[in-house]
Amino acid sequence: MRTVTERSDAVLAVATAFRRFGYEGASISAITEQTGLGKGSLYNFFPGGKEDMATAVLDEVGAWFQAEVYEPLLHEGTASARITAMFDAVEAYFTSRQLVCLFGAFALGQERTRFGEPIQQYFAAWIDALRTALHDGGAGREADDAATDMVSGIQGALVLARALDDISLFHGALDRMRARALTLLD
Amino acid sequence: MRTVTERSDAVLAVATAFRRFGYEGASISAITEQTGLGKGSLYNFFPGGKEDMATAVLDEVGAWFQAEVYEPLLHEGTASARITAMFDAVEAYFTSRQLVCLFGAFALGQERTRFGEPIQQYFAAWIDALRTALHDGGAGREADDAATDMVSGIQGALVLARALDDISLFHGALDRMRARALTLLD
DNA sequence: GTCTATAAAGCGATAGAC
DNA sequence: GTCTATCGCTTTATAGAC
Repeated sequence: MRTVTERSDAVLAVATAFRRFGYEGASISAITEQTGLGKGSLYNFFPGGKEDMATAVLDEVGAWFQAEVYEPLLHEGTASARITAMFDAVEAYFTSRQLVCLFGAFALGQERTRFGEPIQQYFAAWIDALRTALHDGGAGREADDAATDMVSGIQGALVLARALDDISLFHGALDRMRARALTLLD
Repeated sequence: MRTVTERSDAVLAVATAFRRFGYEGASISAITEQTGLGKGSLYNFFPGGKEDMATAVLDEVGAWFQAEVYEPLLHEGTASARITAMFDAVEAYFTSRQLVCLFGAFALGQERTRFGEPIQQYFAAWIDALRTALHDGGAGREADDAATDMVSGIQGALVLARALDDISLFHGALDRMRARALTLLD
C-alpha cells in the first residue's frame, strides 16, 4: 500500500491528531495511526519533527482564520452581516473539529512557551478585526471590551461544552453573543 | 537531606507541577524537580502513580471550590454580596496560580477521557450554585443562561489572558461580569 | 514519497537499603 | 518517609532499501 500524499493533506491529518491527543499526548506513533502516514512520510514532510508539525498546523489554522474570518470581518457588507457571518463561520468550524481550538488549548499548556508568538498573533488579529467591525457598525467606546469579551466568550464556551460534553452549550453561547452584538450596532 | 512531608503538602506541590507542565507534559522526573520530592516519596504518597496524583490534585481543588466558592454562594448574606465574594475569591485564586484552571485545561485535552467525571462535577456544581444565587437575588428566567455565561466567561478570560500574556484581560473581564451580575439582581 | 529496522534517550514504575 | 539503582517499555529521530 503506497498512497502518495501532499504535504497540505498531511498537515490537515496531523491537525486532527493534535486536536484529539493534544501536543504532548500526540506521540509520533499515535500520529502515524491517526493519519495513516508512516514515520518516513512524516519526517519527509516535517524534517523538524513534532515541533515542525505543530508549527505547520498552527500556520494552516491561522491562515484559514485570516482568510475566512478576519478579512471578511474587515471588508465585505454591512457590519451586522459581517459579524453574523463571523459567528456562523466559527460555529461551523469548531463544530466540525471536536470543539477544539488548537490555539486556545496550546495557550493553556506549556506549549505556550514554544508557540507563544503565533498564539498571540491569532488572538490579537481576531480581536482587532472584530473591534473594527463593531466600530464600523456604530458601537462606540464599548467596541473594545465587546470584541475582547466575544473572542474570550467563544473560548470559554468551547471549554464548557467539552467539560460538560454538551454541544448545545456552545451553540447557546454563540446565539447570545450574536444577539448582543446586534444590540451594540446602530 | 531528609525533609519529611505530609501528603497534603505533596498534593499542593504536585498541583503546581501540573499547572506548569500540564498532565502529559509533567513527567515524573519533572514533578520530582518541581516538588523537591524523590520518586520514593511520590510513589509512597500516590501508589497509583501519575493518575493517582492527578486525582488527588483534582480532589483538593474541587474541595477548595466547594468550601470557598459554592457553599458561600448558597448560604451566607445577600445575593449580591455572595456573588461579589465569588468573583473576589476566584480572582484571587487564579491570580495566585498562574491563571491556570486545571479542570478547564484538562477539559481541553485528552485528559477529559480519564477525568471526565470530576471535570463535569466541578463545572456543574459551580453553575448550579451561581444560578441559585442569581435566582435568590431576583434574577428571573435569565439566571440560567447568566450563570452558564459567567462560568464560561471566566474560563475564556483565563485562556485569553494566558494567550496574550496580559493579566489585565482577566481582571477586566471579571470586573465586567461582576457589574453585569449586579444589573440582573433586583 | 514511503517503508522497515534500529539507535539513543526518556518514560512510568518497582525493589530494596536505610 | 526517603533514597538510589534498575527494569521494561515507549519515545523521538535516523538510516537505508525500494
